[in-house]
Amino acid sequence: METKAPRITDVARLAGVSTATVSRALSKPETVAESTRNAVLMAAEKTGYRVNLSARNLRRQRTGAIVVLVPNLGNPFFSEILAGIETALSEVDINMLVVDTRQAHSKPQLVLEYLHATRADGIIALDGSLPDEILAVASSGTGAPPIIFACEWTPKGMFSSVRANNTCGASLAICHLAGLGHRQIGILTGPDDNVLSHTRSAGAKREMAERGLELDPAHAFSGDFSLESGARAAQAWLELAHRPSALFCQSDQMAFGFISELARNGVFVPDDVSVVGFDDIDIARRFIPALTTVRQPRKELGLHAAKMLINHVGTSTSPAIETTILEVELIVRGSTRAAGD
Amino acid sequence: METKAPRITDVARLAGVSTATVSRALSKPETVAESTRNAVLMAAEKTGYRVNLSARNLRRQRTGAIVVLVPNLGNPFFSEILAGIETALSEVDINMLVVDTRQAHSKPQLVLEYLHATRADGIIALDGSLPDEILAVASSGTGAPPIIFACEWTPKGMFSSVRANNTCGASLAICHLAGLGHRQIGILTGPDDNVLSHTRSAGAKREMAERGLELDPAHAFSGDFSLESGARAAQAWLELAHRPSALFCQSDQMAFGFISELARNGVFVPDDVSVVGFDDIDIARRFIPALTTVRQPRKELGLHAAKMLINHVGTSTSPAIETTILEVELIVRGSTRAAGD
DNA sequence: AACCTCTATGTAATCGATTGCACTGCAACG
DNA sequence: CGTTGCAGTGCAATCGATTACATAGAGGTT
Repeated sequence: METKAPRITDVARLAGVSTATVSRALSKPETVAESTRNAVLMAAEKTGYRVNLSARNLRRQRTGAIVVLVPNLGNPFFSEILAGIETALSEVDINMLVVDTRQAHSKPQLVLEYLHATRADGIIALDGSLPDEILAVASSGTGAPPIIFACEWTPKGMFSSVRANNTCGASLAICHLAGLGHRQIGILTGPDDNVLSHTRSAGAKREMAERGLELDPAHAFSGDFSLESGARAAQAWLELAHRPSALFCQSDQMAFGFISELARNGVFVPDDVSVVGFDDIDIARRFIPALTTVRQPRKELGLHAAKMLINHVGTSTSPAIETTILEVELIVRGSTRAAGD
Repeated sequence: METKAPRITDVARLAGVSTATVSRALSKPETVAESTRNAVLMAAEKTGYRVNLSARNLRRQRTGAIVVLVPNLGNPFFSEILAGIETALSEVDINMLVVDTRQAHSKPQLVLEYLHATRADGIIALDGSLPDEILAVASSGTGAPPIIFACEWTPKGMFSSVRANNTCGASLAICHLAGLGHRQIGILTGPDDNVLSHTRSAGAKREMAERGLELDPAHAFSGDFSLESGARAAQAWLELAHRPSALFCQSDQMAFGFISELARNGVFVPDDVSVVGFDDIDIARRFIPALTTVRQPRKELGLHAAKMLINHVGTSTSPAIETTILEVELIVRGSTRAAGD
């Protein structure tokens, strides 16, 4: 029953031409005569021919796939980025391999597997905190496929990247709060070793400094971008003798955790505290209160990264390092209000 | 500078053996003498050899990858399932290709590309509403790789699947509300053509019937699992002359949209209405109010589907159709309370 | 008519690893 | 001592498509 999949020779025989012609008719149609081309297409149709990608890739010395390194697949923040990447890739017939890097630090070997040209034609890393040994291989240029960082990046600046304007986003958040009259503004940061944390903190502090505000060390909370770390910050916040009137959370998820935990303890946003988030994930506009936040163009980040990578893959010479920064936007909603009643 | 990637012959030469031996030493270590094996391993190490997957796959007649068809990558509900799949696959060295099927209905050709053995060794479909022409190809058994539905499934029952006990979940939701004294219970369903919608509706209705409750057609709202469709349902709900005191939402996202839009109009959950969701996505426990919902074991769904698929891939004979149903759990939180004050 | 150009096609090498089959040599057995 | 068995290894075919190079033939030029 199970008949063998048709090969290119089957099509060639049926069309009465050589395999070379079939191959050309399918991948470089303009190089064969129209009549021949039609015959080939009909034969391909009739046999139900599909090119064997392993064979093609072997011959063409490529894999037809790029891998995306995701820090945590369970985090909804990344899904839109993936969607953007997928959109760009599907146009050029490249597959998207998704790999979760949660284990990268404990088992770098596992991720290293992907850093070889035999695995993927390119890499998009959404994770800026890859272990050094992985980065070393990636930048060595020996057999490692081109790599582009999206969203996060490495401080060393050895790789191309696409990012949102995090500094500006942090400024916008502080501007907004300061504009509402808040003078005691707290910050809830991401992981200490994360480049986004640093950039956003620096942006926020600079903006505060320019306005003559100061960040009280007691008002700097440290989280890890997750819901629960936001809730933990809320507990710390509740214990403060002297509470700030506003908080800049470096991710929406932390903002939700924070607001939620406060509410559980009878403290409400925005009446008692104003909160600004970062990312503008889908639920932000439907949270209660709707979250004022800095929107990152997530889909565009993915699209752009994929397009850059596609260009890199095309050129054999290792291309210059380029950095693209996409603009962010402050979305004012219900979680912030004027200070002091 | 750019030296060629080492091939198996390079390793063979360095180790002083044939390529056959190298190949065996690496993939079936027990078949070569220990001394030879060590020599090969050292040579492989020294040359930095990586097997060329295209070549291996061509020869072995497989692709080393499975594709996951996701209805909507932007929806956070799917991310944990993907994480589960990835976990299972990484153990057996199979890659995960992720494809968004949002365009499947307009361009089935695009998805059909993946339904050939040359693309993937197997398929996990998270989308139960694939176009018929795709299902036809998938079930034809001719050259199409094995396919397993996870979470959603096709009513025709021609494919293996892993699902949550949706009927039971709906029952639990209704039980809970009825137990709190609610007699007028509304339902917000998913898309009309979706198997989850039907199953959950049927389960809910059966449970209501057993308790002598009836579903007023005016209290049946129809959505599409998204936040915004929940908000639209809220608007419809607000216009009702006679409002039910509780609502069973077939997804958490819809519940959030519903609750949020009500709040915007001065109607509050759970004081004015009780709401039960379905899925228990991460944010559910941090929403305000925290959402009472039916938990689906999302990660396990993914894990299980991947394991089933791995088994199917192993056996050449097309295996029997099997259905695994994972149990759900009602998580009672703050969005429900006793009826009538 | 001789020569050149250019298009369309075919021939066959090639990509790199796997594996069926054949072979070698050593150990065990009668 | 002659067989037999078996573990270990090598030889070479094979997976299926691509493409450099060769070639045939049409059409144009002098």
